[in-house]
Amino acid sequence: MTMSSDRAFEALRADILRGRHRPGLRLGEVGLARELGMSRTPVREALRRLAAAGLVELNANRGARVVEPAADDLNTVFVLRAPAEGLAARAAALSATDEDGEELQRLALAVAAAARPAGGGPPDLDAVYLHNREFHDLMLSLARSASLAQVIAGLVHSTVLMRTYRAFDEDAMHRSVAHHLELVAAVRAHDPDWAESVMRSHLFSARAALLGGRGDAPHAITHTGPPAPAEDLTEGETA
Amino acid sequence: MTMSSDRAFEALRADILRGRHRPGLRLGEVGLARELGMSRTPVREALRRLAAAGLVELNANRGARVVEPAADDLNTVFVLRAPAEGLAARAAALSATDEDGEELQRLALAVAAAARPAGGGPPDLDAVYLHNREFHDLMLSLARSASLAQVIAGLVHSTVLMRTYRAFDEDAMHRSVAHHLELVAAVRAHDPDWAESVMRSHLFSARAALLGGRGDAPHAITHTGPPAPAEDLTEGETA
DNA sequence: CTGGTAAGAAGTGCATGCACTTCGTGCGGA
DNA sequence: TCCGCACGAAGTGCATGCACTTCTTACCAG
Repeated sequence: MTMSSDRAFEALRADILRGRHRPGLRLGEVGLARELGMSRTPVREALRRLAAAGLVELNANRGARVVEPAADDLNTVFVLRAPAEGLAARAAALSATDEDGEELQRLALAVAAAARPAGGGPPDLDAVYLHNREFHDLMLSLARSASLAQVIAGLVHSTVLMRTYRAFDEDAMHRSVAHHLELVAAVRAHDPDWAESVMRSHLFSARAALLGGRGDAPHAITHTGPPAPAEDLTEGETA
Repeated sequence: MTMSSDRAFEALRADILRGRHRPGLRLGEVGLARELGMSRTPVREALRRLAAAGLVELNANRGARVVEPAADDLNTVFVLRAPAEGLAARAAALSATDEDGEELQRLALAVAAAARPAGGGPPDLDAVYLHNREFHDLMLSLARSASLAQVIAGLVHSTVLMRTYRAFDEDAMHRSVAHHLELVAAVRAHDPDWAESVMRSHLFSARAALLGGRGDAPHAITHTGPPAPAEDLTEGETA
């Protein structure tokens, strides 16, 4: 049913975003084809698409490498994400149905539950990232704008590529959860100004946590290790 | 020297952006391959890249069509371009050398000359668009940011795709020329705040001219016809 | 021992062939 | 006359083969 080319694209994208394929790694067509159980042709097409998406770098006759994102700084990405996702939130508030609002709330509550488990243990960071991404994806799809989706997808790629997911201290985490819930309220109230404003706060808060965040601060919630990226961060492209 | 795949990509992109391939048009691999004098393989790869760039739409077993951009509104694009290109201007002001400044000025003067020819005749709109694009491309390349380039490229695509280049009245045209010259001054002064501010004004002015512009206003400078898009608008991708 | 070079290996770029899906067309039945 | 269906054409998806480029390595000159 699904095409080999799409399978290759998804698999490679997931591996790159998860960090299994580190920046600078050489991606040979023959090896990938053998690994994925298909011929070189669909692998080639997937690599071209990844190159257009900015995830790999292509040199003629010299193959593909995972892109080295160090040149870009996180601040740039967040400066661009604020108006983009703010606009998405605005559009979502205007177009969301009641069912959409309920679905959004479900995802926001899932993030909250993962951030503060019932047992009182440590947050399940993988679940937080997963549901956070689902939340933002739904928000974006509610905006129903192709160029908005295109732009935001690229920016999120960048955010994930330079995996600065070192630390999200408790305060930032709870602010994030509160923002999600407030966004749901704004969308359900069909208030675009409110929604946009909260979304911008949400992103600036995240930027502060990631940029200013001294990862070794007390109470810092860190990943198991620096090279361990967020799991399951690759679902729902909402193309 | 140049690869067939790249030639196909460039040719198709140019044809789409120029409007030779109108939205909704079916792009068959065999026809394009014959037309371009190559086999289907590089054409297929070019189509995948165009799909990733958001210029064509791909359906499994059903071929490629030029994307229908009507869903997105121009306002969205400009709201996103303002911070993005503003940031690019800011970075350019910080990193530009004296030679860069001179090159920028050369392009700005070229736009000015095309907008107000020496003989006093009507503006050479094709030259205006070409040099305008060169100016913005150079600005972007001076910012040296991959994600910035990625985002702006997508937004410019959208702007051109929905070809609202109907009218740019005299006032707007001269404002645009003045903005370019002021941008050069800001960059040469290495003043990021100034550069960003002027760039934002530049874009908002353009938005007003395009959105609010009643194309049938007196003194309006229109293209020869509605389906005639800007020529030579496709150079210098600054990938 | 070091630097340059040429032959081989490895890998990419493109063309071509085949299987399968989709669409158009004509036929038969109600 | 109109609807359903099957058959054929056209086109896409993928595999494979060949030419050419790039990288590696072993060899020889100095």
